[in-house]
Order: sequence, then structure tokens, then C-alpha cells
Amino acid sequence: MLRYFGLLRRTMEPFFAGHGISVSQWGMLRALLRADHDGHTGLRLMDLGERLLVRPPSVSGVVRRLTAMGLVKTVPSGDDHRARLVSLTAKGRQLVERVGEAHVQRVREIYAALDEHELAGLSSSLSKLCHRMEEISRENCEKEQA
Amino acid sequence: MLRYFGLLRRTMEPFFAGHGISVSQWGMLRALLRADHDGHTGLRLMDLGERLLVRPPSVSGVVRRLTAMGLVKTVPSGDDHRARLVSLTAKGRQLVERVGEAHVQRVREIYAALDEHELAGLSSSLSKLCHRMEEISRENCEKEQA
DNA sequence: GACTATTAGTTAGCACGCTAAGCAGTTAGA
DNA sequence: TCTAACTGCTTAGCGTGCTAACTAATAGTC
Repeated sequence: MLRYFGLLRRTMEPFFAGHGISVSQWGMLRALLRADHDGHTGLRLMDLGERLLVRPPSVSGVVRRLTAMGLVKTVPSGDDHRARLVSLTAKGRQLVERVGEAHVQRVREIYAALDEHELAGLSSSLSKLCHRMEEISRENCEKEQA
Repeated sequence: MLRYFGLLRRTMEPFFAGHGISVSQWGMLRALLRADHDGHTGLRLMDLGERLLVRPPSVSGVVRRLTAMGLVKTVPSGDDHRARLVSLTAKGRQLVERVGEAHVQRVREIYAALDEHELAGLSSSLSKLCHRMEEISRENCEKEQA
């Protein structure tokens, strides 16, 4: 079971590396593209962290590297002087759209191993497991507080 | 889909942290316990790497930390003067057996979210996907060589 | 026997995740 | 109003993964 875990990483990483980015960087770029499509002018680091299920320091690091690559820019938020809004640069948008197409194709290629019924079952099972794990995490949090 | 990925980590890590070890360390201890049951006197770092799907430098690091914790010991291999054989100390064996019981229970707790049929489907689907990903990795390797 | 190739492992250096601790800026309560 | 609590983010430091480059031992080849 855990084998799937490692294999997925080892399949994805070289793919994104071919485009010059890492899996985490891809995740962030995609989140920013979506936010843009939803009409947001930018996302705060906290928002990014929530969407990517990642803690603030990790977000900072990825943003810093993407900024250095010129794929992303940050501007101070007008509302809250603590916050910074992250958004795609033209270069970043171009890259994420290009990689996105290849990625969709790659995902299709992998999931071609399953028929529709299996795919539906997998999706349902994973979502149930996610749900269960969230419950357990919550229980443990409460225990710790007690 | 990828959500499952992160959630699994975030559920497992605190669990093992409660026993003072990390997920990788657990993986290595378990591999060593299994090897012991199979009658091996110890595993070379390369063997461990293959079983855990991890590259040599990462193995070295985990072994170093486990050694520092007194859970594992290494002796030079008689056959090959380059190699080192890793095995559990008494303390390590005791810990892995204790954690193992709790771990089995925890896994059961999570997979209780699925019925038998779903579980079988999940297992089959994941193994098909693993197979597919291995194929793709192999194809890419061959492409690179060309 | 000597010369190369392969193999086991290490070290250096990076990306990415985390926690803990600290700094601003913001909000809320006395 | 003024202090206290919270929030957004950064820094420091660690564990784990990787690649690349290196050492040392083994194996193969002439």
C-alpha cells in the first residue's frame, strides 16, 4: 500500500523536473492559476498553506524560490499590512498552462490502467479514508488538549 | 486525490512521534525485524534501500540516527569489506514490536471506514496503478538513454 | 599481475516538510 | 485608551528525500 506512495512521487518528480519545477512548486502554481480564474487578485500565504495542506514556513520557502525564478510575484496587501498577496507573473502563467496540458495527459495515461468502475471505486474509497483520517486527527487533537 | 497523500502523512507522523521515531525510521526498523524473522543476521545498506525504495545517502542518514538512538547496530560484513550489516539491538527489537502492535490497531481503525469489497477494490486498483507507473518510469528511462 | 569497471558507502549541497520562537500589525477587552 | 491576545509571516534548526562527486573494495579483462 505504501508502495504507491513512493512510486507516485518517483513518477511525478522527473516529469515536473523536465519542466524545471518541483511537485510542490507545481501545486502552488496551479493553486494560483485557479485563484486567478476565480477572480482573486492574489492569495495570501496563509490561504496557499490551507489549500496545499502545508504550514507557513514551507509556503514561504516555495514562494521565495518561485519568485527567484520569476514565475510569481508578491505585493503587500492593502487591507492588512502584515499580509502579502502572491500571484502569477506572465511567465508563470504561461508555464503553468503549458505544463498543465502535459500533466493532464500524463494523469490520463496512468489512470488508463483502470476502467470507469474501478476509478469510481478508488475515488470513493480514498475520500472515505481521508474522512476517517481527518476524524482521527481531530480526536487526537482533542486528547492532547485534555 | 493527492489530498490522501498529505493526510496520510499527517496522521502517521504524530502517531510514530508519540513513540519517539519518524515514519522512515519505523520503516527501517520494520524491515530489519522482518529480515531477522527470515533468518538474516543483518541487512546491507543497499538491501535496505531497495526494500524501502530509498537511495543510499538517505539510508545512511536514517541508520546513523537510529544508531545514535541505540535502536540499531552495524557490523562490517565478513564477505565484502565495503559492506556493513545493519541489525536491531535488543532495545530496537523491543520498541519495534511494541510499536508494531499499536500500529496494526491504528491501521485497522483507519481501514474500518471501508467494507471488505471496497478494500479489495482499493488494493487491486492501487496495485494496477503501481504497475502502470513502473511501466511509465521504465519507458522514460529508456527514452533518456536514447 | 596490472588496469579498468562495477559496486558499497559516504559527503556535500539542495528542496521540502515540520516545530518552536520571534516580530510586526491587528483586534478586542478592561 | 491602552494593554493583551491573536494573526500573518519569517527565521532557525532538524529529519528525509534527492543528485553528483568521491573513496574504497571487489570483479573482470588483457
